[in-house]
Amino acid sequence: MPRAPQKRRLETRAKLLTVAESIVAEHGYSALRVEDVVAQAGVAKGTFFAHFGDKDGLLAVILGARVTEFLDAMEAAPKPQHPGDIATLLAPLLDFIAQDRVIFDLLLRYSGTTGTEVDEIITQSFLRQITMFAEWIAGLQASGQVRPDQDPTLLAEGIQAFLNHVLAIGFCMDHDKQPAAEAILPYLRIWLA
Amino acid sequence: MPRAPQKRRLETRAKLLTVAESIVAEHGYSALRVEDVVAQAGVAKGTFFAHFGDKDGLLAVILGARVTEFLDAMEAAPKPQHPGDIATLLAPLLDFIAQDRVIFDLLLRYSGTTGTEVDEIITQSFLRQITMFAEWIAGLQASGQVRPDQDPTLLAEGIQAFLNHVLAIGFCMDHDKQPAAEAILPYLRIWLA
DNA sequence: CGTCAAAACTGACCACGGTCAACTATAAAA
DNA sequence: TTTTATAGTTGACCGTGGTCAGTTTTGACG
Repeated sequence: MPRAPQKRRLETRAKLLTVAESIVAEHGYSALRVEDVVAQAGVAKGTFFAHFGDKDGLLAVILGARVTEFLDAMEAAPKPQHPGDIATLLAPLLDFIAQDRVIFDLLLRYSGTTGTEVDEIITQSFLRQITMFAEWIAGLQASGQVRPDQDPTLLAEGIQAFLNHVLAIGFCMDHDKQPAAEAILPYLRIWLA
Repeated sequence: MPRAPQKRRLETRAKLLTVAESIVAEHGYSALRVEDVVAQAGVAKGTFFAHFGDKDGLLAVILGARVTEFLDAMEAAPKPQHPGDIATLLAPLLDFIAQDRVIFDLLLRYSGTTGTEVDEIITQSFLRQITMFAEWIAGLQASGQVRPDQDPTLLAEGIQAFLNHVLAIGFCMDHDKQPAAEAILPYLRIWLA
């Protein structure tokens, strides 16, 4: 059975996270360098990897926290009354992911892992998101706004697919300034019929 | 106006491509190292980047050729008579992409670029694929197998979304041995109603 | 031919993520 | 307090993708 972590470890971890988040806040996710983090935190490089496994491990912790905030907000907001409301509810999260390709890449990569260790956070977020979608859909089915002949969870996973699709398209055509929340609308309309 | 490339350049390019393809054939895409390629081809590292821009540039050329072969086969095959036939037609391409994450990542990254230079090949492939899907769908609409109330191109792009979705899921849960061509079926059924 | 500008190539060098054997701090047991 | 096992940390080192100022090769033109 693993022992509880010592104070020292928690302090080091907190220092690394604080530094990393300040770098991200100032220069963005794609400017994050492990060497900068350890230099500013005053620890050795090896310590970083002992804590987070790899660079993505740190990113997963930071992104997981942000994504959780968005999900909290979505859960607190009023439930959608029409399929179009789903896009509106998703807009803040989509804007966040669309801001930087590294966010999208990492979320996509860890989106379905059989979660262990650090990336568990991302996996949990995705499960939670699917569950939330499914509940929304069940509600819309009950009020006759969405086709009632299909499993809400399957429909929810379809929304996830469209979501990733419009985000990927958005990154490719960088001149296409149409926000992802708008681009997803035609798909939602057909999908939820 | 740019001059025509010299013989020497074409030979060097061919040498690099031959070596790269033999490495891929023997050890797989994720084992491809630029340093191995240039060493076996007998050229300097800088030459590689002068030809392909970056490692992904080479991969795009190789993958583009393979994907084009799959598309040729799909175009030559009999048109789908039912929505389910689409999955069957897609199966070889899906199996190819699913064999290695680097293939999927690169295709996704370049899938919608406003193609210039090397990665044009990938972009062209995607446009061609969407067009092919749209034609299939138009045929199925004519024979009453698919909902006729929606634009075939939009429906085609939706299929693209599901395709990437099941591939991504497949990479995450590596124990889930369900082939992508099967996983996409429930989505197709709903989407094409 | 010889000349010369553009094309092609070179390899030392850099950036950055990641590894690991060795060292130090911690706290429980003796 | 001393001992000892383990948690935590260190930094030199590596692998690999990518850069670029300098060198060689090519082919057009006088």
